[in-house]
Amino acid sequence: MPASAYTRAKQPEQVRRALLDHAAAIAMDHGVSGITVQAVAAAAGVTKGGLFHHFGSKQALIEGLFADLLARVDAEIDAAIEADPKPRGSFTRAYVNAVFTGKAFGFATPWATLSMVVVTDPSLRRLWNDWMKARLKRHRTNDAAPELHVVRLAADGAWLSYITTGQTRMGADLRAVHDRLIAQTYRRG
Amino acid sequence: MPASAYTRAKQPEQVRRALLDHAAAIAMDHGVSGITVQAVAAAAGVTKGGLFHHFGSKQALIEGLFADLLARVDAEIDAAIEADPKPRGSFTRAYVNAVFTGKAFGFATPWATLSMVVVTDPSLRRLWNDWMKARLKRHRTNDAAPELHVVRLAADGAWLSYITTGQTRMGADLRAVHDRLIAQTYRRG
DNA sequence: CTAAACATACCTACCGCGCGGTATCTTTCG
DNA sequence: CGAAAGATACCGCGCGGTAGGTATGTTTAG
Repeated sequence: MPASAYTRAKQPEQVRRALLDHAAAIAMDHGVSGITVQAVAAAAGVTKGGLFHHFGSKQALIEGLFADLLARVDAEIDAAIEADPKPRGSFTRAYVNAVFTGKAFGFATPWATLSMVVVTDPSLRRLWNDWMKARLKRHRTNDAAPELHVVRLAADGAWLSYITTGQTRMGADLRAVHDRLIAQTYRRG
Repeated sequence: MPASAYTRAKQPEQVRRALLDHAAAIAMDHGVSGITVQAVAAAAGVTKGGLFHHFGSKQALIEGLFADLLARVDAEIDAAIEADPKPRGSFTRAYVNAVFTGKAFGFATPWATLSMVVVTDPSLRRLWNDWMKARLKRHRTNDAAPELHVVRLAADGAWLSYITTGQTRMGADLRAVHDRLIAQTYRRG
């Protein structure tokens, strides 16, 4: 509630975080279309004016949300690659794992539903594509093989399937697909 | 323009078709969000009232649009299966081809952009999922193998990738993926 | 055969609402 | 005292949807 609380201690960083987090929560509960400026501000205990102080437009809010998500994915994937003994296909494996069981992205995380907007929103698509492009360039020595490309595409397809079926838990079949894809990153051809 | 033409010959079927077709065209030009009741009605040379006569709600219009699309895909896939000499994986091949080069669905068709809404809209997701489920049940003897499942997922991923990159033509890499996936339906394992 | 009776197809005009966004004021922090 | 942080009030717009009217078709009773 936007109580008449001018008295509250001013912690802009926390408010910004709260806005982002609650926006994500709303997207998870009421769908992506539920992300309205009013609702987000209210959920974060701030008025619309306050929100617009941090994000100049709704678009900026959404982009901030997505950038935040991308940063987490980035860190997660970096860590996974570093822990992987086999260099070949390490990025692809990290990516597949991130999609299936990742904390940032994976199924059964609120973010999975959220990242649906990336399909819709053009500017978000750009962010995502740029990220992927940069990643591929960075790992071109280990993950440029076409069979690995197919594996990544299949992971995307699984993600899409999971989202569209609206499941809340990962079924046995999806787990099987996961294992199969990981295995496929080890054998070439 | 909705000229004051009460006098026009009444051809409900044609009007219905026009509404559907123009809705698709609008989605292709101005994005899915461009599908507004006003715009569609105007483009079809009909007023909003006229549109609401044929479709009880905007939702009904969208669903009609999608059902129409599904019907075409259905026919296309049936034809492809019938023409396929090898029974094993025939549905998967037909599906992959439909996604990549199909007239109803494929890249470079207006419909590709349109079908983006299936990701967003819950009721449309149901229609799609039911269709796929029925298809899988129907071809379970020939297309139930997990490796074929992965192939279909990869096709979905390629579709998603194509959509999100917003390309207008199919690149050489996508063609390579296409060939690879088709080839993969022939060898088991 | 015809005209009443009904149904279908479509139009004009209107509405409420919720949205994103702005302008301006107050409070607190450095 | 600024300037940043946040509150309050307000606005215009475009959207989906409704109400009620008017033509055109189709059926049926006499």
